[in-house]
Amino acid sequence: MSAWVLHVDLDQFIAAVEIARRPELRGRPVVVGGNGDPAERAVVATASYEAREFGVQSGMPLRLAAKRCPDAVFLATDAPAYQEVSDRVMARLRELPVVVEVLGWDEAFLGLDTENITAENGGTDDPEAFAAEVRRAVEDETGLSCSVGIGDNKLRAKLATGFAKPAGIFRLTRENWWAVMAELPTDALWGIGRKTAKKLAAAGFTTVLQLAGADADDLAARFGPRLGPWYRVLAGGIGDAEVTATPYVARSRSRETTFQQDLTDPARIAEEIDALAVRVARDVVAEGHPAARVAVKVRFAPFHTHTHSITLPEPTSDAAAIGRAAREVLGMFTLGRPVRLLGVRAEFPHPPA
DNA sequence: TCTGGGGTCCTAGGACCC
DNA sequence: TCTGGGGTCCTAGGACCC
Repeated sequence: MSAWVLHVDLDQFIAAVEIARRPELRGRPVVVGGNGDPAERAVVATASYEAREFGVQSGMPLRLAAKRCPDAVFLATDAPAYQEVSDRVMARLRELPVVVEVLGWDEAFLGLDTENITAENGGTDDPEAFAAEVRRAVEDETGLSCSVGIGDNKLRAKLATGFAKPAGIFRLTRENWWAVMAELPTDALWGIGRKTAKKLAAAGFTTVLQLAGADADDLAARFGPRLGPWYRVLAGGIGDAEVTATPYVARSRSRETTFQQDLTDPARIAEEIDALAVRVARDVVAEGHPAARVAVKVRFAPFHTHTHSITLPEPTSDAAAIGRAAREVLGMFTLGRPVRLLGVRAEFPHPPA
């Protein structure tokens, strides 16, 4: 258990990587997503702060982003480039006297034991000073700006980063939890989204403080035996403080595609499933253990999504077997409506075989 | 808001078994 | 079979996160 948990989050990461390699874009509204064509079926991966001023947000259809900010520069997403920069950031963080738990391309938790941090290894027992050092290290290595949240557990560190952004440092602990969080809506919490916040509000819990005072049994009855009580715990700012460098083991691997034009031809649909299955099979082999289930996702126009799946007779990494299974699952659907998305997913057995 | 892609975890109902 | 109570597995869907 660490004395402090830090959460590092790169500012407007994807847009920042693009701006770093095209300095002429600095200061301009930049929107990254899809193939960079705002007319296509795709959404915003990241918008620069300048674009956000126009109301452009992650997850928004590119078409809508173009309507809100016609002067924005639209760029295609380039995952390998972001992965490469992310790897450099994480490597630099690992040089610091901390445990690093990677959360995604642009985020990590750092477990900080103040007793390990001394003037000799460049640290200090002052978490703000250490956070400033983290920011400098990332900037020196990559030229990118990040924000750092300081907490006494992961939940508080993660939420603290939201208050630190952009390019700042913020501390959120048991000491200031209520002062900062009490009156905020429940979806300010990490794990409560729009839908749950709405249901909670309907049950009379609008703010974090109200949710923290809810009855656990009442929440369990309304939201399920685990989720219900967990919401109350979240609202108290309680959470895990264990930062681990253990590489995570994937539970599933999937590939999916949204088609620019809906598919109607069954032969074409089957071909696309085959192609997705081949890609998934490659990922399964790379993962190093066999898949136990295969699922197929079909999104019909306008936007109705269904999945079917089967448990394989025995776990396998064989591309042909995964392909046959995907075809079999595809056969469980009633097609005949236009298809806008197809997906194939392989799931690994619970303790990997 | 004509709404990507890659993931995780939870829930609930039914099957099946003792 | 006017038929309980449980455990576990399978499956589909939902919510959330980045």
